[in-house]
Amino acid sequence: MGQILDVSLDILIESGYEALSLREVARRCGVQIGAVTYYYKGRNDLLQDVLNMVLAPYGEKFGAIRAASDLSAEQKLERLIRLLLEDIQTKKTTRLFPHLWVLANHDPFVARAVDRIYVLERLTLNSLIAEINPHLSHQERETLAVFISASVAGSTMFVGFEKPWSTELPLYSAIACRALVDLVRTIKPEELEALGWRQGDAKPDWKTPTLLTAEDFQALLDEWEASSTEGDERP
Amino acid sequence: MGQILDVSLDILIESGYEALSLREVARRCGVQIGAVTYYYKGRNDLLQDVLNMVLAPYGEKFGAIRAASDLSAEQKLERLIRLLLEDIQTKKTTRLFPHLWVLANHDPFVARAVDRIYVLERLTLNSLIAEINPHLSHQERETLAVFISASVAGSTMFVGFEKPWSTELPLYSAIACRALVDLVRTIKPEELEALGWRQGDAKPDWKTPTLLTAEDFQALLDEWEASSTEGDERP
Amino acid sequence: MGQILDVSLDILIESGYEALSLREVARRCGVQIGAVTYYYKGRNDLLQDVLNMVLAPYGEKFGAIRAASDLSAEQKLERLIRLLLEDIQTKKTTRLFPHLWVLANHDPFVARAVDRIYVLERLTLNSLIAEINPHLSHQERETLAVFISASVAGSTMFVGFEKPWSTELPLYSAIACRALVDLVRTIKPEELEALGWRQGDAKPDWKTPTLLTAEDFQALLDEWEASSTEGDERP
Amino acid sequence: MGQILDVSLDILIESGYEALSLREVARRCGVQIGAVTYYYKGRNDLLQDVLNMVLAPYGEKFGAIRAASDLSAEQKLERLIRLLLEDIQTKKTTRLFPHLWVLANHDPFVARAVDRIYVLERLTLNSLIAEINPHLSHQERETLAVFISASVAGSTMFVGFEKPWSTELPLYSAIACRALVDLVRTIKPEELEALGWRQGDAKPDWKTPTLLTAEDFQALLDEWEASSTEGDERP
DNA sequence: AATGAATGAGCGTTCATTCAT
DNA sequence: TATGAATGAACGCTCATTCAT
Repeated sequence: MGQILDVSLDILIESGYEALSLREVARRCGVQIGAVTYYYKGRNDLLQDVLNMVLAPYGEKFGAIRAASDLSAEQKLERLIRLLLEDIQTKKTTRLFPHLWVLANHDPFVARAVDRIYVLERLTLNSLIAEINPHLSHQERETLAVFISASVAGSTMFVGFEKPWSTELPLYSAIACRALVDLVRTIKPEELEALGWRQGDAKPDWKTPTLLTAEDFQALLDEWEASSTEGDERP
Repeated sequence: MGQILDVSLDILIESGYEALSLREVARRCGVQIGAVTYYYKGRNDLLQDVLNMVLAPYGEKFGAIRAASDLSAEQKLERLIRLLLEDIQTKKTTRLFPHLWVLANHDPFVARAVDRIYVLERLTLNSLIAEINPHLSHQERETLAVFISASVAGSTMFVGFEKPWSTELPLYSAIACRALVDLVRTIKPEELEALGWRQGDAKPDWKTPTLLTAEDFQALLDEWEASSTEGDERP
Repeated sequence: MGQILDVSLDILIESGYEALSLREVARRCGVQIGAVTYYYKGRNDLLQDVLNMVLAPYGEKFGAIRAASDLSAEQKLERLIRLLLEDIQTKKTTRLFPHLWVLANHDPFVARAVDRIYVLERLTLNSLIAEINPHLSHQERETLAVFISASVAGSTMFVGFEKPWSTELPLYSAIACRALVDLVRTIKPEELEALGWRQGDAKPDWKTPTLLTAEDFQALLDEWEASSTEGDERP
Repeated sequence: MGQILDVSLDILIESGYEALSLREVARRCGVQIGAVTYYYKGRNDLLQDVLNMVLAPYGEKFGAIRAASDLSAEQKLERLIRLLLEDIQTKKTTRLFPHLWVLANHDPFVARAVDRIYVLERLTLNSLIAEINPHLSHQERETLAVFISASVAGSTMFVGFEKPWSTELPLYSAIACRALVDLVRTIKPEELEALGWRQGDAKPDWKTPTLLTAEDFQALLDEWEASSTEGDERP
């Protein structure tokens, strides 16, 4: 039953991963434990399905941003940042993602599932960055994207749901946008050198670091480009 | 025994909070479980002491930065950011902090202990920001500090220990410094308005959001100012 | 389905009786568990059918030996012993029969099913013994037959499939034949007395010990004699 | 507690290995399950200790036979056979050993523990055989010993506790002794050739087949020889 | 200060069994 | 004939906790 996943997610959000047990799920669903194991043979199976359910929408969100063709790249970037910051204020995101970061440290499946989402996020950011600041190398764009991702993700603990700074979101996101959009727009490769980055390392054969297998990564990239082109064809 | 705390920390780092049990600690210490319960009546007691042990050094680190009087405020800021980014690359920090963020969602003690550290971090940042950009209001400086904290914290999941981007730290921290130091230096109150922040909210009676009690917060602040002045008096 | 029995037998052989569950059978058959319970309401039902399937051929084997009319009784006996020793070297027999001996200790159905086979084996042995050594009483012949049966059965644990002594089968069966055929040929009732057996106990009304009911035993005996006579009549 | 082992053995004997569960042991001991797991961390640990407890006495029994210096080798052999046949009539042996044979098929620990006993049994038999019939090669003596072991072990299913033939033990053991002692006394290497055993295979470098590691086997052998010599020194 | 013993609960997992479809 | 769903019990195991010594 779909109820199982909903209940499981609720447990994760409200009480954390430690509290997610097949028995607790059964209890809350009002069924016997056998009914839960019938659908999910173990706690891990359950977690994987919950994860898939919870992470799936993010891919679509990023696609929507990309498709918003009435906006400039800069506007899209700002919009994406604001959208992400709003998302981390939801209870679900505030509670769930830190869990995923922890689990990713010990469970390769979770690590890859989470990485997959961040790869998609960076693909989106990357395309915007390339448009805004065409002088940057692939490596520089990717690393900028990681920094943006990290800044947003890290905000979870400070402006997330019921966090002390959550009421300061307006000012906070103004600052974040100012910092990040400005960064993308104004940064020049030469500056990075001056700040301790050695130019020679920006090799053309540089590969995007990821936990995904080369095949999975390529598949994700292909899929993304396919839907991206599809969006570009409209005008 | 001090060994108990060391072992507990090791378990936390290597195997996660789920694996932290009194039995496991006893096992690794080579003592009976009764010996552990003698010192810590429960897992929570144990965690609190581990936390104290692990978070204590951070306060001192921030003090050291502040005391480095041969540097300009800007240099100090950059140095602090680089120092923090290096710290998140240690196994201990990469593994531990996400756990703390999770636990903070469900355990008020952890929440406050962690908040305490971030308050100290922001006090340090705040004093540097005030020096670099004196036009900012208290509220704006604090929120900037939160953004810097968040950016660094969020980096854990991407450039932390054994994370895919960890080898890209040089470029990454160059970008982070460029973004954050520049932000602090160049941001003007008017921009925040233009970016959607309503001027009227920067009230003079604005209070720093924190999970600490007013007393604890004030104590922390007093203590910090005392040691801060002490540092200033030297030259 | 016949597949169910084959799969069940395979589980018994490969993983033992403990591993034989309706679910495991269903799993390996690629059907739902309901499909298995439709045919066999429980593990015991299943076991009984498997037993029948597996024990049936033995009756026929014994018949074949009996019918080999070109051999002397002594040769037949040796041949039977060698045949049985070869059989215990098969994986099926090595793995299955010890299980049956165990189950026979707790399950009367298994006990009788197994006993039925050994009764047939002894009937065969008995007829050969009577021919080789006509001076023996019925009781003595039967007990000799049991000893032969036991010697062969006991060999399972030593020269059975993948047992340490399995490669020594040639020497081993030479010894077994030498011991058992010689025993049958040369033993004299008087010796048994001298060795501690009291003459008086060889009563004419002595009944073959068996787990079978009197009717079942008589039916088996009748059936055997029918086919035996049938075989004798041919020449 | 020792009670745990006694109760476990009782369960094994009365209800079989399947019925041996930590919970059942706890139930019969009148304690909580935690008390059982305190002493034995798992079902397997428990089984191993039970095995050790149950198999230990056999080594001593064989030593006693060897030490009975008032008997001739032939008498000792007969006495050993009778002793073993009496042992298989006990409930413990009748019920337990078939279990061990089964478990040995799937559990290497059990396989070795059981093999250890049979190695000791064969060492004892071997020394008697060597004395009775000095013309036999090492390999022939060993294989004879295996045959004797197998004959006795196989008797379990027929003359064991509550088995149909158990009341026939007097005649049965008379036959067994006649067969086995005579075999040992009268067999000649040439016969084995005639019966299909190729002389050339009795190589001087032939190694006793066993599941034990070479070290364990050697240790067992050394220990046995030490205690054997000790017995010989008396006269 | 630490041990050894035991309690009692919870967990994941597996299973036989039932039953409507 | 067979499936799909669910029950309810048992099992091995791990654990926090307690307590007398």
